[in-house]
Amino acid sequence: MDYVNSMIRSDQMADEFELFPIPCRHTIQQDELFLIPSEDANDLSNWGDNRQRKRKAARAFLVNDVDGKPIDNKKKKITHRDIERQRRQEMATLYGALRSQLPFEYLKGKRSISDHMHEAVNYIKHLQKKILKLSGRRDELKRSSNSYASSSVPESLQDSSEHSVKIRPCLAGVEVVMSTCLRQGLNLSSVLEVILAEGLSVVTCISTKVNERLMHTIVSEVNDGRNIEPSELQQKLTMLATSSSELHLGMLAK
Amino acid sequence: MDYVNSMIRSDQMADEFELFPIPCRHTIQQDELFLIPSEDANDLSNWGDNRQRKRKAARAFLVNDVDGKPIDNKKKKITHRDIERQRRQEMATLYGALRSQLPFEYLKGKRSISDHMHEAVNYIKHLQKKILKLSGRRDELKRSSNSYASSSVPESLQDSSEHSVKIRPCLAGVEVVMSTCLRQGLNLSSVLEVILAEGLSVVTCISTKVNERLMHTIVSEVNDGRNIEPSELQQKLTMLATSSSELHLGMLAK
DNA sequence: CAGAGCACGTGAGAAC
DNA sequence: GTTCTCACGTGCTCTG
Repeated sequence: MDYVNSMIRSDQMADEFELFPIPCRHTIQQDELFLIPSEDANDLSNWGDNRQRKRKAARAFLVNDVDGKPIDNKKKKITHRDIERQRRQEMATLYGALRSQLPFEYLKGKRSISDHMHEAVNYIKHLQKKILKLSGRRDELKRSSNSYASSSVPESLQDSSEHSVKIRPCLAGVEVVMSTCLRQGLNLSSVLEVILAEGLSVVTCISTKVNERLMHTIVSEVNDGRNIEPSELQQKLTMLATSSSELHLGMLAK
Repeated sequence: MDYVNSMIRSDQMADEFELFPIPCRHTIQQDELFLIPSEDANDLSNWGDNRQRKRKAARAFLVNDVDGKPIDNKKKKITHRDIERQRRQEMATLYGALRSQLPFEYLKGKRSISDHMHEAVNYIKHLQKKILKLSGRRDELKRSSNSYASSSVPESLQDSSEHSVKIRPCLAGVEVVMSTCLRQGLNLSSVLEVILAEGLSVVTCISTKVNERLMHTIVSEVNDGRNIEPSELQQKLTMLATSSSELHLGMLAK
């Protein structure tokens, strides 16, 4: 709302006043050597090699007490000042660009650039965490969604012949996994009828279409004390899948 | 490698030299008013209201030509200088923190702070894109894994009473959606038996567990030319769900 | 050498 | 009033 950033000051100094002689203040100060013990010199940075800058002692620069070459020195100063202004402006636009990427909650009430940068760091960390979480979730979903098709079902079922019937005993019954071609006229009803006729009860039955094949996964359990012969059921279901669709009527009549 | 950033200069000026009188340079300069036409004043920022700062004309400040109170003015200056130094240092650590979040490819060969900030913006954009892509992929996987349970089932089924049976005519038969409580002893076999007994054939049957309820979605189609009365089937299935599990034997004997 | 980048101190508004 | 924040010009260092 009331952000006033990266704007050109209206009280900008005129170029003409830069032509005045340099005051003696800095020439006095730069004779002094003062060392701050560098107590907290950016321990966050894992990049900067903390070698100390050595001070060049009393660098020779062209003073203007003799009128030898004051002019090009002044020109340099002016261009330097201009370059620096430009650089500052670029930094300001970069601050704005960085801030424009942050969501509202991150810069709510934060005015200063330092706050924005702090929040930018937090935001990046948040995004990274989110990506990590999403990636994990995607892998998990991938794994669980085709666990039947690609992991627990043998590879031979994927691109094998027209049909396939697998029967595996589970808790108190059997698990039937059938893979049939889509164009094959196998009706699920006939399969269920066979299973029911065996004295089994269907607990769950999931039909999914996976790459132009139909996968039926049927979990059944034994109702009465009857003994189930898996191989017999396997044979019946295989016959059912192999034969044409009108055969199953005869199967039922068994 | 050769980053030299955010370090305390060894040629720091001594505090004593700050007690000298202020040179007249700045007081001369600040009389001039210079306006830059603000050609590209941060058009990236969608926040800053670009109102121009108005210059306060020749602010009264306590000069020290009279020895009235030069001391606290100097103290203020010193504290101001100190505060500013601290602020600069904080900014430097923030630059470092921001840079430390960027992966290596983003700051390869980039030395200046401007480049780091530019790359930070790019990195944030990249992360956002990645999150968008990952979210889309997750939703897609979610939808394909339980499309029946969460999207196409009416909301009323989600948190209703003990059970619910919905029958809707579809292509050449009916679609049955049943929602039963987990602790209710409804056996899917009995439902299938009723449907088969109606002369319907089961095309697909999907059972999923959604928040402690069991959802059965059964798509059936008519085999022979028999006419199916949905309301009758609805009544039978509702009775089946309502009654105890031993009732369905009687239903079958119909 | 020239040019780029950075830290410094300082004045001036803005916000509290 | 105080306190914070920003932009300014400038000197210095580093790199190519």
